[in-house]
Amino acid sequence: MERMTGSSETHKGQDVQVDLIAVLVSVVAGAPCVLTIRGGHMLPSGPFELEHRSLQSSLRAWVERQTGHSVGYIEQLYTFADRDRITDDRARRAISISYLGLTRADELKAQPSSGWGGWYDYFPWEDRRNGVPAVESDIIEPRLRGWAQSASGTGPRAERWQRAASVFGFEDHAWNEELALQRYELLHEAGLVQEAYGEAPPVENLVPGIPMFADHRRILATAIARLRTKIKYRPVVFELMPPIFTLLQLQRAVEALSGRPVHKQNFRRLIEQQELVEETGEVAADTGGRPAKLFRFRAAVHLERTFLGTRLPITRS
Amino acid sequence: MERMTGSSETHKGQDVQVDLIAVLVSVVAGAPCVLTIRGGHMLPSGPFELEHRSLQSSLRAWVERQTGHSVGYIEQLYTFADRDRITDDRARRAISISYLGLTRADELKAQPSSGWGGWYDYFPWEDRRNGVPAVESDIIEPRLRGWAQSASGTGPRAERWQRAASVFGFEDHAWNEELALQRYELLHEAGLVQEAYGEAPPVENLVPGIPMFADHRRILATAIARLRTKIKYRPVVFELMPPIFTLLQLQRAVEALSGRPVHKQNFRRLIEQQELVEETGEVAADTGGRPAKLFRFRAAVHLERTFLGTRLPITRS
DNA sequence: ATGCTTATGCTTAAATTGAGCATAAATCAA
DNA sequence: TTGATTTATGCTCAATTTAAGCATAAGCAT
Repeated sequence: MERMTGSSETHKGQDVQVDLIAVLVSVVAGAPCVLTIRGGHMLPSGPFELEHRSLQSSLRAWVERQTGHSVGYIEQLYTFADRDRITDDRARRAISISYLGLTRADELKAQPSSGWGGWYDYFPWEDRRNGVPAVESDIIEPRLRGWAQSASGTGPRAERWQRAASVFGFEDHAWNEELALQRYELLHEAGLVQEAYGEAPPVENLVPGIPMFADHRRILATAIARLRTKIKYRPVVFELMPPIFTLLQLQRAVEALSGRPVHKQNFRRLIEQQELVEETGEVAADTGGRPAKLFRFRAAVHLERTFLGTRLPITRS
Repeated sequence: MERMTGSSETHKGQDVQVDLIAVLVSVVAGAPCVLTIRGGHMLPSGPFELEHRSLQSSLRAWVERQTGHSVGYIEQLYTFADRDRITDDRARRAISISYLGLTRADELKAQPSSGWGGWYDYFPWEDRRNGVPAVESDIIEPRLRGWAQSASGTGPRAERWQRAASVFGFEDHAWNEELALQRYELLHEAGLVQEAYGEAPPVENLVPGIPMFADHRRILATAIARLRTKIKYRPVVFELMPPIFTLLQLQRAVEALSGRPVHKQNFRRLIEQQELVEETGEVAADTGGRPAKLFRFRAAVHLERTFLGTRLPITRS
């Protein structure tokens, strides 16, 4: 197999548009948020600036210019180049490179026509902090059951229902918060979100949740899933926290992102044994009950931590 | 924040070259391999074909045309667009989208000038199946110590050594096979791999391991790390196995990828309790000892499995 | 003081994981 | 044929990790 240049002409430059799409996440008052434009229906995006050294630096510069502050953590999500991808001028082929960025909410200088949208306004079924939300049992489950039933043939029917049960945790399946993308994709496939339709979306029979432009809600789901995975083996939550915080505040941020309730005592044990934080010596007075010790992120941890994270029966020695 | 089009002209098409780079992995006779060209010094790559519906399908078509067989599993790795990225004609800016693909070795029709390169020929230090390889204690550790020492200032010296110890598992740090990329990057930064140099690389003082063109070895390290992570929570190994296999063969494949020895009895317990496989009823005669039962991958598992994988103190109920 | 709220230390039970013993069932060398 | 060797497989055990919850501490409001 030689270098796979079909013919040398195809290797010439192509008239493509390269866009960056940012999923900028922060936690505002215990609610996980994403930066949006156009009334909450679009993710901010912009052209890739060739003068920059790298994609990362281009994105960083652009975000900093717009938000007035630096982004703590940036991670590439996915590159899309589908032919049917909707571009602004709908003429040219577009390549979109999406990024996840974490920032502290208080540090954002608000810009006109942009704002923080709550994750769970877009994905109400993803918030299980207070148990299974009504939308799931009342709407999603019956609709998905109907969708499964509407398949032709016993096999396909069972397969659809099996898939739904598996990603939404119906029947004896466990809920897995990391499957946010799969859940959105399933709802899309089942025609239960507005983005599944073109010109005239049905007003009825859709599942609650704010729709977004093109595939932006799908990209947001990707970001949520990625962050929910990441948070478990890398101390990224700290990028969303103020410099000084209580353990409960930290817990609330984790719960906000993961969409699940956390056992307070065990959470604190985990955090402490990982030595991620250190006491400042001060206490927070305004907690409503006994004052909580204040903590800060340990500086040493910032330099790349090595983590555990094996699920293989590894030989010890 | 409006849609971030600096000016409308920058939004016009740009003369960029979009390439796909494939890391095609298989396991040949217990050895994890990657498909290479140019005598093992390059990863196969080719231009993105605009006529395809998506990046994924473009890559799939191209790989199938070249290898004569389908790729079981494809996953996007990373998109590079650094200015200093070396392109074939070195004139134009290139965007490279790299992919990881898994395939069964026996199904590849060999092509001229291409072949399977063993992972560990490129990364000898990543193979710990038989304990810590000599190259680590004899060469890597002393060289990294030297590199750390050569920093100016006590702080930077300690920091460098700390980083080295952490990713390579020196001193009381545990070896983490998922840090393959970080290890390669550290060696690069320390000037211990040929790719760290331009025209005249030093012949001496490099760490063993075959160098590759441009950043291809870095991309390969990314793929290895990704696969080592993935294998723990998604049953991707099966894409590399023949339809029928023994548990030891499966174990050997996992060991090959993870670079670590696995406890046989516990491995079998894990596999069985996850219900990933089912007995065929047959036994393999040629195992050299007692015949082993033959297994196949359970079909039901192919449809998206939901997994466990939490490391948060989740509330049960 | 009394009761409410949040914080924090500590115990217990269950589940998971790393190791290894013991036996089974084949091949091979004498 | 026999015993050594090799791989397969069932099962136990102990250490560790994880989920839950009890109990006490220390603020505030009344």
